Amino acid sequence: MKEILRDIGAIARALDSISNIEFKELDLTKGQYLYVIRICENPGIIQEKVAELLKVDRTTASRAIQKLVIKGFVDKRFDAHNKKNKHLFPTEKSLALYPLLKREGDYSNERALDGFSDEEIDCIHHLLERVRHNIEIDWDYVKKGQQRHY
Amino acid sequence: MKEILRDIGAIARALDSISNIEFKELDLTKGQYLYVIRICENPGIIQEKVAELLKVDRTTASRAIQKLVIKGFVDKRFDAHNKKNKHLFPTEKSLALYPLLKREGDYSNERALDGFSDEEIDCIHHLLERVRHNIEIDWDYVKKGQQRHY
DNA sequence: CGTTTTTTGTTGCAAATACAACAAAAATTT
DNA sequence: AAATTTTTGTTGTATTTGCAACAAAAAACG
Repeated sequence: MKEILRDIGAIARALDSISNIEFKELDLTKGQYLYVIRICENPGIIQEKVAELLKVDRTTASRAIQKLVIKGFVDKRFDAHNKKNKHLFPTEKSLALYPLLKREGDYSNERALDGFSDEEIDCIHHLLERVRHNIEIDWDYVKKGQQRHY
Repeated sequence: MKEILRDIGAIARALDSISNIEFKELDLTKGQYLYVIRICENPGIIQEKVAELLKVDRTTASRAIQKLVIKGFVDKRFDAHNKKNKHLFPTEKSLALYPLLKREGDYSNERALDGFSDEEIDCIHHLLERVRHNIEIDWDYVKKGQQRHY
């Protein structure tokens, strides 16, 4: 059987490692850049959805965002009509940072796809979307405490 | 530009999360399954190479393997001709566990590729290998303290 | 309308992760 | 052969990560 998961894991760890090193000087510690980018691109989003986008635990997102609020990267606003949801907004500080974060991500993407034709880029893009969708199903299932049978 | 890194990150986190939950009952804490599998498949490998395969920091691998030795999953043997290298071997305990770990990985792979034709599987496999190779270059570069320009 | 379930969020732990800084052996260069 | 660089490995310290366990609001259900 053709194995793709190990490559995906290694690629993801390598890229995360690179970004963490590069963003250290921006006062963003491990993983925080992920949240800043998502909140900049989805102002008003709630924590639960951020965790779902990133596929991290709800508690991890909770604490990461707490830190970002303290550091002044994120604003947490309460909904007038809903006492439970807390909407997240980027501050001026993150908005100013966003272009740099985006450029780094784009650069990594270009580097990752170095030597790929337009057709190949299209192809891997679509295939990965399908993998993501497939895996989301199992993630939701296992995260809810269900057992997979293998 | 077509963005593939976010999907790769999300897929990797989701899969890692699933495996960690499923392997908890085997007394393997977060991430340890990765090391056990690699050492079972590459008996005699040294730590530095494990870190390189997985794309984790050398210090992370060092401590993870320390724990695995204490727990009886890994044997560390010294080389008679080389005082620096420490060769890693699976114990009976890990070898007994290996088939289960492998089966889980294979199952996740199947789930990830659900609905894919043989051609599509081949395609994503080759394209990911190329991405991995591309990213390895930058990983080595940045990990050695060099600056990327973006 | 009242009860049950789901959603959203937080803390208490326990543990992994990784940058700095260091050390020593091995390999390379001069 | 001696000096330098690279490889391999470890600890100190700071931080993230996430399962349990909990809470409260909101939504679904009878």
